[in-house]
Amino acid sequence: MDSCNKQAYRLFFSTLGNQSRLEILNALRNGKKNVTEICAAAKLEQSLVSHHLKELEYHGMIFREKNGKFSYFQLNKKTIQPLLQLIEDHMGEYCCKIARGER
Amino acid sequence: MDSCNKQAYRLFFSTLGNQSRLEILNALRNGKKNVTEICAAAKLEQSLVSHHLKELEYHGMIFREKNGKFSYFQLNKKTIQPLLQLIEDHMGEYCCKIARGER
DNA sequence: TTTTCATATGAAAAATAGTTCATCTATTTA
DNA sequence: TAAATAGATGAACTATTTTTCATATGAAAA
Repeated sequence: MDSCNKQAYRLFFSTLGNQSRLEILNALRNGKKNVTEICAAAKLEQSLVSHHLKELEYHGMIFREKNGKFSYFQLNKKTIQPLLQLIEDHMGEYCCKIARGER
Repeated sequence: MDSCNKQAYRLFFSTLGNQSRLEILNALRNGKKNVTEICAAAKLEQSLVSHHLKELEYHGMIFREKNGKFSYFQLNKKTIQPLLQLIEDHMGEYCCKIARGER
């Protein structure tokens, strides 16, 4: 973690540290979806979803593919999948109480 | 990523999505340190560091070990090291421009 | 047994991030 | 070509986080 990368680390993590963005990533687990489909799956409003999609794309978490009036998005599986696995393992050991909101 | 874990994911990521906390983790890369040593290494004020250490500990990122009037902290290497490697790889491909702050 | 050092803590202030709203553009359909 | 649909965007508003400040606690040293 050299100093010139600290900003990028911070951005990487804080991009993922948001409930709405996680819902969106979750909605994309089983493949490509357009904005309307993501809204429905994630139960989030269109404008909000568009803002977040832009952010997720900028940070390389998802890829965009335009098709006529539709924008299709898909997960960057190479990063996201092992990441989620890693967190899963971490949580198994340290975060049970956290998931339940205990202190 | 089942729904009952979403909150825990969010907390995991947002814990790491903060510059000061990353500085602290960075300061712990080469082994155990007490609060004063962390402050010096990370160039952060004591009170701020204490607040963040509490947060990092609660989320299982670091471990605390009290010794007299000193509190020693060390990285949870099992989680943090592979995590940083994973991000490193991700950034190599997608985030060069991000690290430089471009849009 | 007072003083000093190390750390913790709560509350206020400051900074940052997230959401909503109104509106705009582009594409497709009637 | 007018209306409808899909999505994007900027600005205002709201909420959350981070930092600071003043002070408390507890251990060790003088």
